[in-house]
Amino acid sequence: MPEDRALPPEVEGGEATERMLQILSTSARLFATAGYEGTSMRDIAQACGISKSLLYHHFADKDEIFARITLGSTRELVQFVEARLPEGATASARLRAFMVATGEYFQRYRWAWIASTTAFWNDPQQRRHAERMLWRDRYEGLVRSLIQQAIAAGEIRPLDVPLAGRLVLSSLNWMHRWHKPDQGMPAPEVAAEYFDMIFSGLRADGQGLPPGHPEG
Amino acid sequence: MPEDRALPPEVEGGEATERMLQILSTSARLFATAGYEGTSMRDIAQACGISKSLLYHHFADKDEIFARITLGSTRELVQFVEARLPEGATASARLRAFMVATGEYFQRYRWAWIASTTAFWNDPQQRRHAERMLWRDRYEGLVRSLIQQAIAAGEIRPLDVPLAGRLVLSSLNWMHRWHKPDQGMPAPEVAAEYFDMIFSGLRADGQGLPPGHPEG
DNA sequence: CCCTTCGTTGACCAAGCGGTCAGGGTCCGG
DNA sequence: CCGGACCCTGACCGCTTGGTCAACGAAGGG
Repeated sequence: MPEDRALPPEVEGGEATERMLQILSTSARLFATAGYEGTSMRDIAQACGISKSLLYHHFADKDEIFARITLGSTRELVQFVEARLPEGATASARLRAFMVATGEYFQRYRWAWIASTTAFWNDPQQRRHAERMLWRDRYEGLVRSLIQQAIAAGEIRPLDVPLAGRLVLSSLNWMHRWHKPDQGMPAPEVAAEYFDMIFSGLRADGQGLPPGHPEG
Repeated sequence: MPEDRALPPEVEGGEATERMLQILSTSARLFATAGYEGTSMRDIAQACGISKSLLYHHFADKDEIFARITLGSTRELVQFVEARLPEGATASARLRAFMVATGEYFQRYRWAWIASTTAFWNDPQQRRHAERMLWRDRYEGLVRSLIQQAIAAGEIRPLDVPLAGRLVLSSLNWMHRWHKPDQGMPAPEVAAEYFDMIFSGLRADGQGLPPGHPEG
């Protein structure tokens, strides 16, 4: 399968054998398509072409596999996006870069992304997933701070910052429900279009769309 | 439980006894919180205070319960929203009404809504769910036609209509991941705020926000 | 009075689940 | 040649799953 290695480079603890990476990337695809409960350890083993016991040799249990994927993928997302924010640019240009980078990440690590965004948001205690929530919060905090900076700089009108942040994230998080990988507009372009729409608005009299189209 | 009767009035075929409604509304809550695979027939029976066998007396199998909820809820959504579009108004005012009505529907029939939007989008053959897809398409077609009308009327600038429609729907469909029923802004108000942001844009120089605030 | 209908139940089934375990290879350092 | 370390496997366990079935009790019409 071509897209089996659709996993971010780091997958937590650092050490990960080739076999473990294969298990993780295969599991990511299965979790993304059938959900956590809908994916059995037998499914994973069969898709990997190995015995079920081997899964338990490399991982403690089903939840550890899932947590490795979602935690690793969420942490990587934040670092991926943060590394792509142009430092000298305006706040709105950085917000645009935030959205485009998220689109790139979605395009590259599709299955892990879907598994992560599909995973339960409001978790039962589970210390394993608490760390993922922290990275999610940091990600959401980042988009809010960019909006706040843009307001302070007079680039964005004063408004409900958390709600505006949710609008931005909603557009990106919902992409996996309709976007096909090798069909239509590439995800980063979709993200850029979304930015233009959200930033400039749909309204006709809003004098065009100045901020995008440097095509970053 | 107070919110158990959180089901749209019609649930398909028309005839539905009180017990069937109880089963459907209870199942909707369980499906919404634990997912389809994560909800067992025993869970449903116990939550209803009845025996598992009785479920099979009223419904053929698990999938029929699920399909009744998601199909009924999706069909009701479309009819609910269509009934709330002001006929004489401008296209953008109708788009705003579309979003606010969706927020109202989400607020009223929370569990059925979540179960429906969480359900698989791209279905394996399953004729049972094909009808739901039709209503979903009609719903998405409605928002696209409103945007198209607004463009034709010069209220919205020319742009990628399907993408703009997806932006609108993304904001609404993602609400259930963060919105708490009795906490913060009511869902219809959130939808109205979203409309203002999307229609007028976040940009500071876009001369304020004329279209909302008749608070329809 | 009986007979049918209908809501209801507990016992039961095969299959699948997550997880365990004893052990078989294979390679490498001593 | 031995002994550990590491991958890897098939058989197995207790439990839960979706679904079936025979039967029971109350209601209601003839």
